[in-house]
Amino acid sequence: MPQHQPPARPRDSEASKARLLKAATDEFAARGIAGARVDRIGAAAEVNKALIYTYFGNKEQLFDAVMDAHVARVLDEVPFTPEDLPGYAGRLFDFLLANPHQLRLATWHRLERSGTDHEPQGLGTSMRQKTAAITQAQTAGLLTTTFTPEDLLVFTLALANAWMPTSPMATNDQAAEQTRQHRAAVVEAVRRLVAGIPTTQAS
Amino acid sequence: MPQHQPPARPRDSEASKARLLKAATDEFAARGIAGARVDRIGAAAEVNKALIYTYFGNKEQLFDAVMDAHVARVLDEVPFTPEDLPGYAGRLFDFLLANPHQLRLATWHRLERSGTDHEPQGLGTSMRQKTAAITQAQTAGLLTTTFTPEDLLVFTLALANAWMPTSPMATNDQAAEQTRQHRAAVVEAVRRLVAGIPTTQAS
DNA sequence: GTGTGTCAAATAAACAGTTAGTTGCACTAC
DNA sequence: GTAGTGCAACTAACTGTTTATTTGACACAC
Repeated sequence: MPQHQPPARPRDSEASKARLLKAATDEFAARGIAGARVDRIGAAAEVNKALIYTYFGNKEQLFDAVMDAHVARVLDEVPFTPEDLPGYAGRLFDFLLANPHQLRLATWHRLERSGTDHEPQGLGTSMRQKTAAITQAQTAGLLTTTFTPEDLLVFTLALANAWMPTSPMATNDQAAEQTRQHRAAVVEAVRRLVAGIPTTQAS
Repeated sequence: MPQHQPPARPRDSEASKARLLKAATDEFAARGIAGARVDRIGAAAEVNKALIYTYFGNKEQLFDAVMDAHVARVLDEVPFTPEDLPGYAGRLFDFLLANPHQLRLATWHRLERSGTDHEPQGLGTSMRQKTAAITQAQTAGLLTTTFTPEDLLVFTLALANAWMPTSPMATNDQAAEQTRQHRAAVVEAVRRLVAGIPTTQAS
């Protein structure tokens, strides 16, 4: 006859799901899908392992849920401005710096989950919207036509990521100053990418 | 009483090591350290699993050996030209395209092995040499001083990677044409980064 | 025979996923 | 109010499999 602990917490499936997502985010960001341990996620969330399967299905689907949430957050919190790509790069830089899990999760996804059918919700749509917006800005003469919209988007994202640490950094004054300089360099780099619309080169 | 096969292959530990490295490269590139299976590597190399431990120690050390070999290959095959960073980016692009495992291996390393003490042999030295060479080119007036040497190196590498597929691509004519255009865009992007020294262009 | 390369088999731990059952709680009937 | 009911939230223990790593014996070259 199994003994049960008195429940310290009131029953609340939504709160449990939220705690699971948080714990899963940490675990997946640190170790990826193959390296993540379902037991550890359950323990960290203080939730019984079996609930992971009732709420999310399996390990992969839990990862997908984590990805969906995080993709939604970037898209929501970093507004896209096709006529100001340097500014966009700067804001993306800031966001990734403030949310160190994001880049690692995205990278794990590329390595472990690309080639499967599942793509984070809203990502494809958002990419299409962004390239369309760039095309429009180019047509309006607000943006260089030296590059295709896809090139501009891909390069801007690449440059915003370029200086991002994959493992968490120290947070002293010297590091903060370095970070500020890296940010400035990224913005300047994108400025140079998009520079030279008006007169110098005719299209 | 164990049955033994007649030895189909002559004994050659060097050849076995080489086959193991090849098989390990494929396995690690596809699945990373946590996802890799020692059994699969042994089977693919047609080498008994136990030899992996004799020759390389354990799974992680085998991965490190794979990384060392691949880092050495990039450094060897892609000459660095600080006064012609666009050309370097182009050559790196070509190399990564011809060696699709490289980028994935490097990415797995960043995710799963950074923060440990092991760094691929020669990588730190090579980075230091490259930034020093950039500094020299800047002092000689051959290269923009808008960016620090570190910025220039990091951005060039980021742009060369930007269009690289993480999963293997189809190889039809249309894709080849797209690849050519991507390469040109990458080179042009780096050109814009380094542009704007006093005279128009030095040869 | 000695040493080195090779192998099948063994081992012990770790793993994702399941099951059968318990508990808290809102609601209803009285 | 309180006894009864249904159900969702939760749990401990377990299952069968997979895993990295080790072992001890075999075979061939010298």
